[in-house]
Amino acid sequence: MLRLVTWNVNSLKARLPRVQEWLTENAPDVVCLQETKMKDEAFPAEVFREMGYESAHHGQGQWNGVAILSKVGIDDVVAGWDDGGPEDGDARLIWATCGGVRVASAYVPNGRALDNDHYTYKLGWLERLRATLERREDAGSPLAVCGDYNIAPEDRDVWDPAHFTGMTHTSEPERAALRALEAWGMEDVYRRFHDEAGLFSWWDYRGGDFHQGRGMRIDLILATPSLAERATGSFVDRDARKGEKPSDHAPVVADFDE
DNA sequence: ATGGTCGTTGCACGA
Repeated sequence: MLRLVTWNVNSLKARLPRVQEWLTENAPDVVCLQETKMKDEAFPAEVFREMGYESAHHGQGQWNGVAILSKVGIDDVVAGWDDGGPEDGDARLIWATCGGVRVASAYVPNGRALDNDHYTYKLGWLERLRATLERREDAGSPLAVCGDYNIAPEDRDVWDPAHFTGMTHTSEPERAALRALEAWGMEDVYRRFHDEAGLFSWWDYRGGDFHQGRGMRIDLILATPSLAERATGSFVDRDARKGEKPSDHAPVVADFDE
């Protein structure tokens, strides 16, 4: 069994005790982290090494930052885009091959508001991801792009669709960008196992949203068919959103046959 | 009640 996880930790410095505890309890093989919010020099690679994980980090400082941890090897690491295009000023993407699976940890831009330049950046970023996949010559091989997509794929993925009218995360262009990844061949692995509405991975810290059930499912494990068909289960660990100093995101887990 | 809370940094801003 290969257990793959994506988790936006909202500062690895602030979250390290919770991350260590969770890794010990859940024993994932490959972990994609987002929003580490630290420079590479500050990344606690030695802490993870002592827990049995090799790691690769692409950080920038106070914002963004993505990492991959692996117990099953970590090869051919690529930080950021490798399409020969302009550099992304933000550290939002890292690739590695772990246990025979090409894995990406992605932190898709938030977008902020529909009339904000950051929203244009978000849509461009997603199109660049699609083009990167399109260019791959090994589309038939196992590949997963895991991360905080900052998009709720469908209305059933938000607590109240009407609340988000005119806002980011549910707008049609964002959802179309996600569907374009699926049109290339990616599958939202979690939805292979759960059809219900009201299943979320993120809850705002404000207003008691977690306890009120006001969340969104924006953290996704997208997999190519050859990987998705090996999936045996997927879940969100809501318990990780409880307790002392939680991230505002819960980890999303997917298990695969070897 | 036109807000709320975190995390960063540094007394504001991003999510």
